[in-house]
This record gives sequence, structure tokens and C-alpha cells, in this order.
Amino acid sequence: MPELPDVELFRRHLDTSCHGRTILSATVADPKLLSGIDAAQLARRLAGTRIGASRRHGKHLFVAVGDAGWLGLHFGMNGSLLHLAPGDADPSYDRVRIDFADGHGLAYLNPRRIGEVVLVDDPDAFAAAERLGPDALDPKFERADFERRLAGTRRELKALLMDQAAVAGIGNIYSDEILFQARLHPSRRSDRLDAAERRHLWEQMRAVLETAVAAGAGAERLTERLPSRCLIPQRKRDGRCPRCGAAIAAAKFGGRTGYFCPRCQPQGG
DNA sequence: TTAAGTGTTGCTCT
DNA sequence: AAGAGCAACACTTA
Repeated sequence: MPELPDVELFRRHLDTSCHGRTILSATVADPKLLSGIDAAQLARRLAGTRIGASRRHGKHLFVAVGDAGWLGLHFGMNGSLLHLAPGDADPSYDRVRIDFADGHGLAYLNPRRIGEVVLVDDPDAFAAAERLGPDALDPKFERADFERRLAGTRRELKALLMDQAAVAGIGNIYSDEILFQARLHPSRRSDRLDAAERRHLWEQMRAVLETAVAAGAGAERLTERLPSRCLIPQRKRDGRCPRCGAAIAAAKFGGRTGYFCPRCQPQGG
């Protein structure tokens, strides 16, 4: 679930609730989520540092932790981040917990334990090493670059949008929404769009993600906070197209189930 | 009760 | 180059 909008909302939640707090201790309940560092090392390096700036690249969140560098978090399929006020009970699936000197806390939750917690010196270097493409909402990411990426491969649009090496931040759910708003069939080939389609896809990619973030459409209030013109609330059996009322179709694209409107997103384009 | 399905990613094989 | 299949995991749904 955590795609770019979800992770961006985690980042803002972290900023407003934890920025400036000093870490008293870090507790790792599930060492398997750590990468490149063991639980004792992580705890030792985090202790005494202060939460600074935060950054996001695609679905990865980075938090500055003083001279320890940056704490990097990936949320896998259903991870999340939760601020704990003094006295709050420890939530379920709390895999890494940070306790601050002032009694507050921060919990990295991950029920399915698919995700990653790292400590890095340089988020940009980490993103490069992970082969992440440009963040989908990065102001420095330009349309011409996106269009080159479309033209440079013969892949299906849905697979390309979900490829973190092509564009970072989009997953199964938001790729469906972006293609629906752009009125493009998920299996259209990326190198066969005309100029107007390429531009439309770019504009809808930005608009959909920006709208979701602005609406606060995170994990919990996803469907209720999105505008009524959105496909996402209809991503289910017996879903109806919010534009034309046709039955929403489901099919496998690159091994993932995608939902689309067969009438608004014709195969031929 | 049981089994298939699921928002992610990385690996192998073709 | 790119897609299929699978594995990691725990929970929900049929």
C-alpha cells in the first residue's frame, strides 16, 4: 500500500510530531527488517542523536539523525509510521521503536514484515545504488526526461509506471489511477504514445499524486478523501467507472492485478 | 476450515 | 530486453 502519497504523508507526520526530539533509545523487535546493520549497532548509533530534516525519494523515507547520518525506511506492502505520545500503548506490529528523551516515541510498524530499515550517510547515494529513477513529484524531474523514458522502451505502460528504476514512487494502486485519468489502457506500449498522450500521461501522473497528498489520502482514509472522479474507490468487484458508469474491468498486467475502465481506456488508444 | 488473494521487491530463468 | 514465476510474510476474503 505505501506508495508515494502514503510515504509523503508519513514524512509530514514525522516532521510535525518528532522533529527536534532527542533519541533516548531504539528497540528492534524484528532484526530481519534491518539491512546492513545489526540491532545493537543501530541502537548504539541512534542513541543521543536528534531528529532533523526528512526527505523522501519514491517510496523511501529518510530522516536525519545527527552524526549517525540518515535513517532510511521502506514500508513494503503495509508498513507505516506512528508517533507515540507519552503514555500511549505500544501498537501492534511495532518492529522498530524509537523512544525520545522527553517521553514521546516513534514506531515503525510492519505487519507483514516486508520492508527495510537502513542507516546511510547519503540518501542520494543510496537512491543511486538502489537504481531508483527520479522521484515522480521531484520539481527537478522534467517532462522531457519522462518522455525519453517512455520512448526508450517497449514495455506496457502499467509495468513501466510501477518500475522504480523508471520513475520512483508509483505502485499498483496509483498506476491504475494515473492511467485512468490519462485515459490510457494499461497495456498500451510506452513507445507508441503520440505527443498528446505522452504529455497527458505526464500531467496526470503529477496531478494524481499531488491531489492524493493534498487530500491526505493515506492508508486509512484512502477512498473517502479522494475526489469522486477517482477510480481508486471503484477498484473492486462490481466497481463502476466514475466517468461513464461502465463496469470496471480487472486483469493481470505484469503479474499484478490492474483495474481499468474498458470504455474510457480503450485498448487501441 | 482451508486456500487463494494481496497494496512490494528482488531473484532466477527463459 | 523484458516477462514469468517464485519467495519473503501475515492477514483478509471466498
